[in-house]
Amino acid sequence: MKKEGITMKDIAREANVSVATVSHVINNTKNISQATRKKVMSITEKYNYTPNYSAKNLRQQSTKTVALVISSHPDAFVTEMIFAIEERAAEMDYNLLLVNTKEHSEYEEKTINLLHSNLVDGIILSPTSGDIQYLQNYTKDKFPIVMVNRYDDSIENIPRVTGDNFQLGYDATMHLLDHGHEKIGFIYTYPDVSTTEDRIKGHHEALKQANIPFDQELIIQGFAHIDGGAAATKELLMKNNRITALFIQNDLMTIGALDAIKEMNLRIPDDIAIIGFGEFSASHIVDPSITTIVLPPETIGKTAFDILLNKMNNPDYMNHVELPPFMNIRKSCGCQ
Amino acid sequence: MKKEGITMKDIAREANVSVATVSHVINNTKNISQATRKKVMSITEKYNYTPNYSAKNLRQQSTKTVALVISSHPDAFVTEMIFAIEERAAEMDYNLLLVNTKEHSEYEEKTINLLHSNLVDGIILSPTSGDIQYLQNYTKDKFPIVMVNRYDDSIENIPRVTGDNFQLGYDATMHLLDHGHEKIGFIYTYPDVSTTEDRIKGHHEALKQANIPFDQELIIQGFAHIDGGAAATKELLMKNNRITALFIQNDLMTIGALDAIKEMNLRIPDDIAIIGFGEFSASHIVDPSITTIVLPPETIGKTAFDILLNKMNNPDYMNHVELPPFMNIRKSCGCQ
DNA sequence: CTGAAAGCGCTAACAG
DNA sequence: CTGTTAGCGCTTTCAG
Repeated sequence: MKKEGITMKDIAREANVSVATVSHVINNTKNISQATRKKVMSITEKYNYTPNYSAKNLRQQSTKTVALVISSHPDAFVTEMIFAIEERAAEMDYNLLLVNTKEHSEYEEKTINLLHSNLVDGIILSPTSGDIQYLQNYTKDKFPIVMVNRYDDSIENIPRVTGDNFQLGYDATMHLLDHGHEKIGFIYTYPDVSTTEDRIKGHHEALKQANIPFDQELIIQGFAHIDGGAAATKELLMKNNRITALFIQNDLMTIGALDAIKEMNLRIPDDIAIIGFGEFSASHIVDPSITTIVLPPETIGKTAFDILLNKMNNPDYMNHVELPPFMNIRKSCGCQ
Repeated sequence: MKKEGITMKDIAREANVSVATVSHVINNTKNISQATRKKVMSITEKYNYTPNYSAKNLRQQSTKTVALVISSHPDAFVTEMIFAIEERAAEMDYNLLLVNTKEHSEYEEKTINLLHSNLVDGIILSPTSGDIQYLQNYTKDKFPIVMVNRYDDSIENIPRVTGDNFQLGYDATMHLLDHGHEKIGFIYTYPDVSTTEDRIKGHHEALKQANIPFDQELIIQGFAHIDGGAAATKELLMKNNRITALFIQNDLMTIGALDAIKEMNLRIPDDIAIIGFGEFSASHIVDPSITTIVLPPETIGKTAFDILLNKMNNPDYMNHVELPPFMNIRKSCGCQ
């Protein structure tokens, strides 16, 4: 579809000045006499002129927009992060393009490739679990990319902001251990992503310090949705009826777990204790209320944008920030 | 920041052909001999060429991107809708720009104005409660806008997709009436938006049919967040201790209401029955489970995009679609 | 089948 | 203080 917008040329003609002058008054980029300034302004207002951004972007080799590429249907944590990024971008006068790759790494690559080259000035990426070596193509061009939440150490020159997921896995496990639980089920979302792996490492470390051998049977995938969480919980509890606690890596799976536990007529925390990752709005009103270990999605989001901004201004900018986890202790873990 | 991308000119030079030819092979827009096509392709691949979209967009007067402008921090319903729109846009090869106006109507106007004129080809708008007469500027230019969720009848030539909120208000109220409730508290998010107003009209109609006078005291604002819902609930129940049921217009406020009710030591549904608008993932696991009346966010989102697509192709396209509500009957309303 | 050239709307260096 | 001009990278008509 063609858009018949009014252009600087039109305004220049009507005001009897050159387009250069029009450009200068609109962008406040040079001293222009009050008289002509007024004349031009009144005409732009009369026609409700807005600049053609394609032209402007082409000329300036920049679009003032960044893309946020997330990898999965967002849970509460990711949703908060998205809107924090949107807010920060708006504050800084950037537009935000939103893309969901739904864990398809080929689509992710295609997307990044599309976004690259003057569609956006930079990308905030929460990568899929697939191979992301292709990113080297962009980093060697110094195209500004920052990773958020998940990361991949093998890609160089990409700053990132994540949670300290090792510590998170450690803390949550320790908390359960402190309550005397020795057989702890661990339900993760997807394998081969840093969030999962680091939490597992922290989990191991805590077990090791408590001299409890790690049992591969106790760890299972839940696919980040309610049904997956329910299924994983059932499978875990059927196969290993001595499990006394569950550490669950996302809010939707936690809800699924609660379903399954109710269905199995088990009591929380007496029969089975629970710690979930990620706050969700109902954590405190379900009975018993759910103890969660969280990371600050707003801080992560805003920081990611700020880092990207730095990276866009200085292609060699590097920074890895890792935010500490925090526990909301409620009742599902056996604390009062 | 300057991006030193490779351009068609570079490729043309290296392949000893004209840029026109390069353009034609890349876009498959004319018959080109196998030989030159291969030559060109190999060079584009070698350099991982991607077109400069600013230039392309400028030339074609279109950007293949649309904007989604929402008005408030998203609850579960809006989040689902957003991702449905994103999905549909991706399917149709459009990019999606996301903007949150946070109920500031001046910012909304500024945003629409910015988006207009070659930043995006069209807009899906969930307007704030403020005056949106300014939209006339764009509709008379035939700039493609569709309203989603909320609408304003006074703006012409804007298609929309919404829920049938009159019916929703009617059905929920009727359901409560059927359970013998006569004093029903109504907690809304924001006034002066169609969703609120239509639901109130449906609520009135149901009361009228049951010969129950409408009491202005029973209706109160909850601001679409948890704390607001809790405060509204307390105020309502303090002032009108004969209220026996609550009809709450968003999931976060419902959670706040549950907080307040627990704090007041009231039992659901015996002391106070509840119907909430909008499904949230924990509706079924809180105790008692929450009866909700819902609208289909995915359908609304996808339909909005499809309508926008039609509108972009044909500026005179008009269509108002109104999706029916649906009840998830659980226990908080007194049904078994 | 291929190329030359114009032009989308804007910015910015330079000249006057 | 204002205007001329070149050119960003691409598409598309027209000619060859």
